Amino acid sequence: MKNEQRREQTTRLLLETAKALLQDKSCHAITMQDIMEKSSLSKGAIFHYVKSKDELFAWVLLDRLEELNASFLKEAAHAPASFEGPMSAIAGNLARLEDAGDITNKVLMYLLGREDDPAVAEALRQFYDRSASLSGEWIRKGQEQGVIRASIDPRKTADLLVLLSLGLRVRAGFPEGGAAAEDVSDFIAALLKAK
Amino acid sequence: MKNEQRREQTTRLLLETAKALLQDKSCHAITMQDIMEKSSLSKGAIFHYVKSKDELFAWVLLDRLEELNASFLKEAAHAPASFEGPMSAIAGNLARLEDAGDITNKVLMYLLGREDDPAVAEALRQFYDRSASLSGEWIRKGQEQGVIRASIDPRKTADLLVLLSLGLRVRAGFPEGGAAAEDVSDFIAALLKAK
Amino acid sequence: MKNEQRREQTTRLLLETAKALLQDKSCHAITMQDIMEKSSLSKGAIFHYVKSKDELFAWVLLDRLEELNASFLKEAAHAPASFEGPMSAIAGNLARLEDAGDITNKVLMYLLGREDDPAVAEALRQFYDRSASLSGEWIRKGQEQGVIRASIDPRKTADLLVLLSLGLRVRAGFPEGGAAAEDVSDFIAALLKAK
Amino acid sequence: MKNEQRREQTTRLLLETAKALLQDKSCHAITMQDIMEKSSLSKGAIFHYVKSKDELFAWVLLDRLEELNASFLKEAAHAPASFEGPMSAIAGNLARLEDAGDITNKVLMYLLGREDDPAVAEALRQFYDRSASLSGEWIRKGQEQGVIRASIDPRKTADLLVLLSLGLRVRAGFPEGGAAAEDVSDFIAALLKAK
DNA sequence: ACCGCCGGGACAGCCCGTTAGT
DNA sequence: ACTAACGGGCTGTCCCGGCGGT
Repeated sequence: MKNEQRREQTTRLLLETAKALLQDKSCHAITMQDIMEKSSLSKGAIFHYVKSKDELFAWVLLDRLEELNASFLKEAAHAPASFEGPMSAIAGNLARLEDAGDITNKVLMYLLGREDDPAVAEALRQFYDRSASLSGEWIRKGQEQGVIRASIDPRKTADLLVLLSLGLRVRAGFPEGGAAAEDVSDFIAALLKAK
Repeated sequence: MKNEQRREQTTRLLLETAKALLQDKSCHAITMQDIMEKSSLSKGAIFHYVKSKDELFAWVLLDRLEELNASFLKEAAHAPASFEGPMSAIAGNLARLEDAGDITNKVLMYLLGREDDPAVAEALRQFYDRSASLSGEWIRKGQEQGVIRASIDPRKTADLLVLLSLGLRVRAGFPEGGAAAEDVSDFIAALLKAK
Repeated sequence: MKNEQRREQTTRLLLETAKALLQDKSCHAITMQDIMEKSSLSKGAIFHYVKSKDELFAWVLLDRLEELNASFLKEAAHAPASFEGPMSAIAGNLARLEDAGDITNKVLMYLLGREDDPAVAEALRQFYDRSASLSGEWIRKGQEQGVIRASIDPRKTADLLVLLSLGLRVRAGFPEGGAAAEDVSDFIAALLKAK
Repeated sequence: MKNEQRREQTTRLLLETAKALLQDKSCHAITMQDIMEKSSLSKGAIFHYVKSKDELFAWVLLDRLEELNASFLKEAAHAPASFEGPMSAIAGNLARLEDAGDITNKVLMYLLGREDDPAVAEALRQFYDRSASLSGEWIRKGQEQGVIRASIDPRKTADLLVLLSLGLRVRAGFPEGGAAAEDVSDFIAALLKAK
């Protein structure tokens, strides 16, 4: 019992340390040394939990995804049955996607260059799948409430949405990237709006 | 005079070496050692031309972009004034974007995680701008020929296209990523088609 | 009572695991991880029985020595009173000494580089003493039967024999080591043969 | 010119550092850190010259062999044509073989456990070959001078001598190993002595 | 008594980039 | 223009100690 607690606690500590460090450093700039110091854990201890630094970052990615999922579920629970409900949620998320400083983006960009590591590839796959199913969920809900056009295929449109969000995330990293997300947001609205 | 030639030649050699290595290795897996051996250049010589390994990869990215540009111009030159002309070109390109093995994708993914390096950031900016202006060009041409709806804003739509292509490139890296590019291609066709 | 059995059993398991691993890996290449996996024992469990990895290897060495001893005793028991009896036994053993893959050799070479560890030193001492007394036994037996020259000093000659066998073991490890063991075997025969 | 000098100098420095450290530490106890500190060279610099720590030790082994070779040649040059000349040289060497503290022995024992590394294997092979040809040389010289029995095969006997010396070296490492080398020395004398 | 998991820290070697030299 | 010496940061592996549970 005690062991399990300890494990959970250390795991948490590691995750939080990584997140904290990501606030003011890029993935590459973060070294094991940093993690060791910030977490007061030894290298051996850290590698006991995680197979590589990349895996730790993968943890962060997946953790953020769960957070996103949770926030969606909460919003969905007491969202009014108006188009603006989901739409504003989408808009809010898109805005967040544009934030280059957002650690999810940082980590995602970092991991994209590391797909050769199977563990990373697996994490990315999960990330994609989860995002897609989340979008699909969203759309289906909108259709049930009649605020999203019934004629569109939820599956395909979800893919499209994820594609766009990936694009936005990537572009966010670019120094002075293109038009604002609002245009995209408008475009999506036009695409989805019932009637 | 001779020197300039030699410079040009070595530069070329370096670029081709990098491309060749990228055919069967990921960016991270490629080491200076590899480059040195393949090019028969010493470390000093390489760093005489390039400030860092990343800069070499940035060269590759930009070089590929020029290739793409050239191929577009050529196609555009003797494309018949039908919608299928540009559209099939787009489709072809999209298909290529989906190829995870494509070295442009490899390099892009790698560099995305390295935006903190200013040189990399600059290269990425150029890549984005060039892609966007290319897409804009395309659309405007289509509108002139009357095969693309005149009512859309070329600028905004180009941004959207680039966004989608970025998304596709990213997704290409994912092990078992979503729907095929054809759906996206269809979607774009629907978006652009005149009448 | 049950405990003793279990202890014995686990001890055995550990020993056999080490031997098995030694069949296709060098001592250095064998890691605790390997031992853990192969034996399905946890690290703690292993270190409960053995103070270090080296000690485990020392076990193997001593175990092999006992096997050798046993086989000698058995052969000696019903060997005919001819010179060829002991001599062919010697020849057989020498041949075995030359087998670089023989795990006794592997382990011995490994431990030789680890003499600074007292436990290792002790094991090596035991190995040497046992070998020497074994050889002495052999010679004395031969002298009793009149097949080995009586004039030689059993003690000194035993030392010489062990020296030679050590040399053979060492040389076995060398990629393309010198003459065959037969010459040595002949030489020993000439040295020992009565009359 | 300057570079070659530097290379030579650093190489030398590395070798001497290793030897010095070997005076009071075992091979395993010597760490890269030690070498770095003692030589005031950085890790990178060291690995520029040597592929691994083991290779450095291999250098030491081969260097000692050359020293031995040189001392043999010198002795041989103005040795009187008496049996005692070569024999006392042999005796001297055998005594040295018995010195467990002798760094050649230390290194040899260490490397024996590392034969899986090809570079080490190569060094050991060289060591063996050189020793054998040296012994052969010795014997042939003795035969020419008529102080060593002409009937023995120089090649085979050299092998035997090397075998014995290897045995002695190994036994030297053992805490309280067998009889003194003198017996062996006597034995060899009896074996070789003309008439 | 036996076993297992958390944790520690030393270590080797890799790798990029810089600088002195040709 | 090109070479080779050199610097040193960094990762991940590995052996092992020690506490907690069974």
